[in-house]
Amino acid sequence: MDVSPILDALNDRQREAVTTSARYALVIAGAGSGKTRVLTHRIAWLNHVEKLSVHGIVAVTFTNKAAREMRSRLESLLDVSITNMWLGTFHGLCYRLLRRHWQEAELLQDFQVMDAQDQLRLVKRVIKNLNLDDKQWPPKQARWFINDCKGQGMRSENIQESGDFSLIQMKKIYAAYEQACKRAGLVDFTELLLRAVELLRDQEGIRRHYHQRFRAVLVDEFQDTGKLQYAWLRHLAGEQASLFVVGDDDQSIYSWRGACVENIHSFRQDFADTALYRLERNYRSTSSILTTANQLIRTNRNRMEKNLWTEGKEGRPILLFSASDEREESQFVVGYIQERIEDGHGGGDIAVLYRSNAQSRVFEEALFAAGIPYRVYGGLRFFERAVVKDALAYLRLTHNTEDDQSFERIINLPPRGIGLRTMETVRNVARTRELSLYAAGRAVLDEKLLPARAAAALVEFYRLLDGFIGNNRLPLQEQTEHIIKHSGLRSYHGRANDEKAQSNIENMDELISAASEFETNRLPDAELTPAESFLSHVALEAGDNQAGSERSSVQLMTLHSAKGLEFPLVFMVGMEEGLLPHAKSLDDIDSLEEERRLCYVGITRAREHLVLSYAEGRRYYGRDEVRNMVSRFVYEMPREFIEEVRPRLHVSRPRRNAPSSSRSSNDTFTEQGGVKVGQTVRHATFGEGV
DNA sequence: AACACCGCGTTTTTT
DNA sequence: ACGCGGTGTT
Repeated sequence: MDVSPILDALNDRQREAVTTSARYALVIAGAGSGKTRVLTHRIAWLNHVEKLSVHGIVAVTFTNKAAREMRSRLESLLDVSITNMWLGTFHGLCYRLLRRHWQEAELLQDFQVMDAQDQLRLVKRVIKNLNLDDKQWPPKQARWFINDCKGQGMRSENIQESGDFSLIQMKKIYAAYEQACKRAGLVDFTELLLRAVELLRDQEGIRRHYHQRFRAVLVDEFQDTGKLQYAWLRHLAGEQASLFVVGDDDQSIYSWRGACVENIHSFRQDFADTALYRLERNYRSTSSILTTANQLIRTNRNRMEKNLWTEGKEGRPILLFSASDEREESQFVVGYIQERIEDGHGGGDIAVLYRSNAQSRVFEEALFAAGIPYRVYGGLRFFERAVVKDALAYLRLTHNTEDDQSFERIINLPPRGIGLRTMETVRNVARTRELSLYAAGRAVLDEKLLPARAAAALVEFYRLLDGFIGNNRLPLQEQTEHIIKHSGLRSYHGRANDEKAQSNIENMDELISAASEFETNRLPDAELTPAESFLSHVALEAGDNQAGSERSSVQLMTLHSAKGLEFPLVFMVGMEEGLLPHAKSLDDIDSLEEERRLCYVGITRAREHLVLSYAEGRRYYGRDEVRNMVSRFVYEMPREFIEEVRPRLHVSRPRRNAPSSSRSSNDTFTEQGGVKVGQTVRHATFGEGV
């Protein structure tokens, strides 16, 4: 057997990991050390050399993007089809499991997945139905409580009823929420995981079936797993499958949403004789970038020792620009970008990274003014947009009349004369007789509980809806098109003569083509109608956030969303105390260390050149903040690799114009050249500033 | 049913 | 500052 295609492209460390004979392997893969390569080659190794069918392999990622990436790499690496391999996100695979075993999981056969927005709406409704004041019991808090409980594996019934009144209330809300989900056949994201864990835990037959099938389980981004995912992996791997997990504790930046780095540490205790591999050779960045990242992250106490190295050249120093305010900061960055582009660099090679989304605005404005195309990540994704959700609610309701959420959403959208009065009547009937809103509305009409005008409007609504239901079996694309047209959504959302209406129309058209594309590409599914699987797909994969993602656009995004990406030129802006580290993370050491990891993630995105900037004053939430201090993280970087564009601090190596200083290397913020904060200054290239 | 006004929150985000 | 959601007015 010729294994060279699998092994040739690997370095020694990677090869050791790929060919391990250990049943349990933990691969600590530093930034840019080729972790996806190791994962995919490991799968190829298992398949080619250990003769393991891909049918017996599970590979899990966190995002759909990562799963797609892995799939396409595997397709070119393997000579067998991987269509029936379990490769997907945690949520996607759990979804698959629950679909297959909906009965044992005690779900409705046509259960639907709710996204975070839907979940919040449902929580709101539940709180209203309990006659609780949503000022006193904020829905967001309740949702957090529910998700947190589920994340710990707790059902409402498992919650201790101590004397704490608010805990008792929360428990009540949680229980009512569970009830509502059950009735309507709705499942939230965390529920997918919890339900799957319970299924594997409690159903011995099913567990055994999968234990027989799966020989190897591989996990990407292991540092991002939470308690539930860990439990899921344990149940799935059982006593026979091997486990191969890859992660980097230094890139753990999601503890605030339940990720548990401790999983990396407990892995070695929970799985005996775990083989540990470290990938420390970096193929991405210049050595000045890498050394900077290394030295910064070494400040963290709670981490596994590692030291990235590269054979690459030193490269350019890291630039540090000190701006007087955020305007000047953006002007500097955009000016610099402009020069690069004039030098022939593509805008797509450039990223501007910031800590919080609010920071993007000045950069957008400056880029726009300079006529440089850019793309901002974040914001609402396609399937989360209001118009799209409206149309989907119609589609949902036509396939499941029990879906009260969707009913509420579109009963009077576009406005059709069904007011609060009517809805109160319908809701009351629904509540007292335990009916769906759809059925209750019917009953209200049959029993003539409404004044003539309201009744007429409601009759009209049912005529419309039943027409849609009658078209249930039409091709998905036609259904969608039909709904958008005849519900009146199109004319309603597109009626104004402005940009908003224009984009509404575009989004609805886009939805129609998304439906048609889904229909032609989806795998046949005996259990579900195309519409039903489309609706789940939509929740599980919320789509892109911007239509045209041009390759030549400068990329603007948060440090969080930059994880996993790389760019030749990276700007990290807003390098200030209060922003990075964020003011809300200054209190305890753990969140401060997470901020430092975030900074580390940012630095290691850069391949060739890294530019840092900060502003001494900035407008934030309408307030003028002055006297911002440069981020402590800058002081934790090696000064010999940092070059100040406009020397103000003693953080860099001496430069031509900078007066040499004999201060100690850990000295603090010092003003230079007799300039005081707030003083008007004149600069050769940047002109007047304050 | 459309529009005006008020108050609130405002770190990070995937599924 | 700013946008969103909820409430009140016309």
